[in-house]
Amino acid sequence: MKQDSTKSKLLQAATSVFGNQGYSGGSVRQIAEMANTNIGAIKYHYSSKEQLWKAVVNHLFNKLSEAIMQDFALWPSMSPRDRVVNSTRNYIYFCAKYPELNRIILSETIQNGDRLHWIAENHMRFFIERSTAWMAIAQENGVYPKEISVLNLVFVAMSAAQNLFLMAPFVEHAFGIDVFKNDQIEKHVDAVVKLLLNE
Amino acid sequence: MKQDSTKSKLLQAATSVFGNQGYSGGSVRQIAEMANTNIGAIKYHYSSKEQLWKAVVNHLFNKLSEAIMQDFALWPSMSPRDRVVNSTRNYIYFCAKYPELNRIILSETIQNGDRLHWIAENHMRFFIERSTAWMAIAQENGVYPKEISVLNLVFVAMSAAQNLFLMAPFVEHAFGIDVFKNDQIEKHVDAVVKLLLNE
DNA sequence: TCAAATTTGATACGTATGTATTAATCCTAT
DNA sequence: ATAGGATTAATACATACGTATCAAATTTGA
Repeated sequence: MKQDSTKSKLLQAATSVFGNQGYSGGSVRQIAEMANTNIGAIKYHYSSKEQLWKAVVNHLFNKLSEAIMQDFALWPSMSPRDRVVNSTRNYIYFCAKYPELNRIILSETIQNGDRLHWIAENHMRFFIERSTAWMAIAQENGVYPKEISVLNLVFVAMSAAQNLFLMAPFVEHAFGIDVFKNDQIEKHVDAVVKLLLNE
Repeated sequence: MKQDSTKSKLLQAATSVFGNQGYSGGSVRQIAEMANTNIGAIKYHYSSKEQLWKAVVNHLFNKLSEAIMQDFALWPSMSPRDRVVNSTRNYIYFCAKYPELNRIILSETIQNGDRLHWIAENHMRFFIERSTAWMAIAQENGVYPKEISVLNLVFVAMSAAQNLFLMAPFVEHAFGIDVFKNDQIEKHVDAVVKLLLNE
């Protein structure tokens, strides 16, 4: 799919609209307008609003997968602790680069309908299970305290990493800080690593 | 306002609907139906959808204030660290008891429109500023590492506390765990305290 | 008891939405 | 050049929404 094809422009616009307004909050007319095209093109390329939404989610999860796996080849040469630090860092970079994914997930989680079930079955379950497995290994190697259940560990760590970017509009509004700027991202990485791994 | 008055039943129903579907996702017809009454009653008591929504938010923030201030009288007799533990615990209890507030805040944060500005100006700014001040004191007393900026500290801590309950529908769906049960809440409190305060 | 406040039920209006269809036009690769 | 895919533009339809109005019925409190 070429970068500037109508189909890809629609995907980009839909990512922005669904990410900023949720599924029900965004309209196909709005998406078509943002992509400088028309509703007919959506019907032609994606057939329905729901299919377009699924294409957006699939695309974002592919990007997440790439981001997480980015340094996988280097893992054998890393300590258990460095693996956690590395994947935490890469995950935070991803959250900053594609905040739409977590916004979409959270929108659907709050509404708790068929679309959440679709995300859970097709994408999230896999990621959570893999994260849980990795966390458990790190925990066995003394990176995290052993008394905490792995599930709590995963959710606390993921939340700590994500939420600053989810709350970006508020932070900007209340403190005038743009959390997507590189130095702010680095500060956040340092904070999370230090707090969760008492480095 | 009596517990079972139409006005209070509307507020309850609206809390549930707005908490589970967001502002645009919820309809006044749905709220009226859930409260076993009709649209006319909404018009009569709250005049508009937006006013009803504001009443819900005001009510939830009042409950938050009560929860946070609950043990305030005991603070002078507590160590800086115990103050943090106590307020963290009370905050987590609140998040579990009224998950609708954080859902509403997050919905509006994602959409980043006039309603977010209203929440920020009328409620959140105050809470964040107070939390920041308390965090700074705790940090000066060695409860938290001093290298981290207070803003990052506040957001990481708040996120770690909230998110498990925001993700409740997913956790239930993926792991069959009800995070609102008392033992799960306690496990979460322990996890957050241990991870953030390396107790 | 009686007036005021509250509640019900119905109707209506304008607007926005997702979906669908169709015909014409443009682009591209064979 | 030509066929098939891609794109545009316009129109249409049923549905749901927030808001508004109004009359009647019911409840409440002095």
